Amino acid sequence: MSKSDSTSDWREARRQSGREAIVDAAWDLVHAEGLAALSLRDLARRAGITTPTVYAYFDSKDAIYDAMFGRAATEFVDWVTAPLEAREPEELLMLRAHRFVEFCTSDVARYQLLFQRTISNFKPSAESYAPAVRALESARECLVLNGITQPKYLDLWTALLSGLVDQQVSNDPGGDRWTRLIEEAVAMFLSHVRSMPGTRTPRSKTSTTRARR
Amino acid sequence: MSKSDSTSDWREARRQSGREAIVDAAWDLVHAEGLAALSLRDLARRAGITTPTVYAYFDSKDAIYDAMFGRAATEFVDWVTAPLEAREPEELLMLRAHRFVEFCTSDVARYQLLFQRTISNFKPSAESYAPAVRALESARECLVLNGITQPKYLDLWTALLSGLVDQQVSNDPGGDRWTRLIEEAVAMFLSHVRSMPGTRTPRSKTSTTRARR
DNA sequence: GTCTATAGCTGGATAGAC
DNA sequence: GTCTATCCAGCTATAGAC
Repeated sequence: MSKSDSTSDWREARRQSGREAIVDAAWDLVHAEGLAALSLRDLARRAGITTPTVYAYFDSKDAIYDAMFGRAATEFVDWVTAPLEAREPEELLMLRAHRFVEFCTSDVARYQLLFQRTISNFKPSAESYAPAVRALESARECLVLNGITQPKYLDLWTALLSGLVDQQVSNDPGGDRWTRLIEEAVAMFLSHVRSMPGTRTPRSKTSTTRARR
Repeated sequence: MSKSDSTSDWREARRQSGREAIVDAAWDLVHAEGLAALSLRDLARRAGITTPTVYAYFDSKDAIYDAMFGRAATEFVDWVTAPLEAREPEELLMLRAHRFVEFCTSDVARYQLLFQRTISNFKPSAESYAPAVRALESARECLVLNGITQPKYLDLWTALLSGLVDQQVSNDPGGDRWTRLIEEAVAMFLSHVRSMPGTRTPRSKTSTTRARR
């Protein structure tokens, strides 16, 4: 917004804002027409420019998808890691589950781009993907807070939540037939994991340093 | 194979076999190139005919997708309801979970067409969809055998399994990072549901007729 | 950076002869 | 039913003037 910092001049800043404007238009279009219906013609028209101008900012259509992915991934990590007033770890986990499902179901196109492989041959770049990795790491930490440290339970956790989301958006879009099961699903998960050996009881500092074996 | 039965003449049988040959070719192509890459040109070439001939058998491309969906749905219900030697209900449920996941992960394109909404505006016809409904009903009955009658637990069940499948094909295609969690996931599900009130213990005929309330 | 114009391709679907 | 030939629409991407 203000004067750019010393590392980049105003040219680069302007170019960035141009890119952002195009990504804005791309998301508008995708929300209206669906993820696969994005075309450079329509995109340019919505952005108030022409198709060749798009190529002044992006090398290809996939580069646009990549920028869209990067924004979505940033929104994702910001959304699920936004601060929560400190509570018990269990409530924290529950709130994060709600946030995840809310994030996914509130924008199905974004969910598809971010979590499903619905676009032909598109693969996000490492830079665009990085925020998503941070979000997963944050989920892992939240499980650790609950005394859950085994990697397989992180996998089970993601499967459980993405299963609810997937069924919801596939079979009851706009409804709550599956999202209303979140609380019970999380309770099921927690009580199962806690019933297994090798799980520290949450916030208990009584045990020793928990060596690997 | 033999003489057709009295209700339809040989013309119709021949037309049917023509359709089947085209659907064969369509699945071949989709397995090789992906679901979205199906084009009528390539399809015709693989089937050994020309594009206009395809229209002698199908009204549109969507009609082809519909026939593909119908075959996939039939394979699905045949696969998951294939007879199992009689065992305890719990083992039956476990075997069916394995079958479901095996079915989905063994052919991702088929899984996408059948369970995800990856094709633009395609909606299966009621006829093509019917077998999938039968399969769901069969899953419901299998849960009932385990004393699980509440509809929400059928939803939780499908979410759990489809979540494992979804994560598996999205994040570890060809691997077993999520599929190896099936047994534990099913155990988690069963012990949770059984811990809740309103669940009959399996195969117990001791309780009365179980009125709705 | 932005435009006009257009290349080059692929797609679904159809006309009409045989 | 099957073909040849073709239409028409849509797409990504580029050339070249300004």
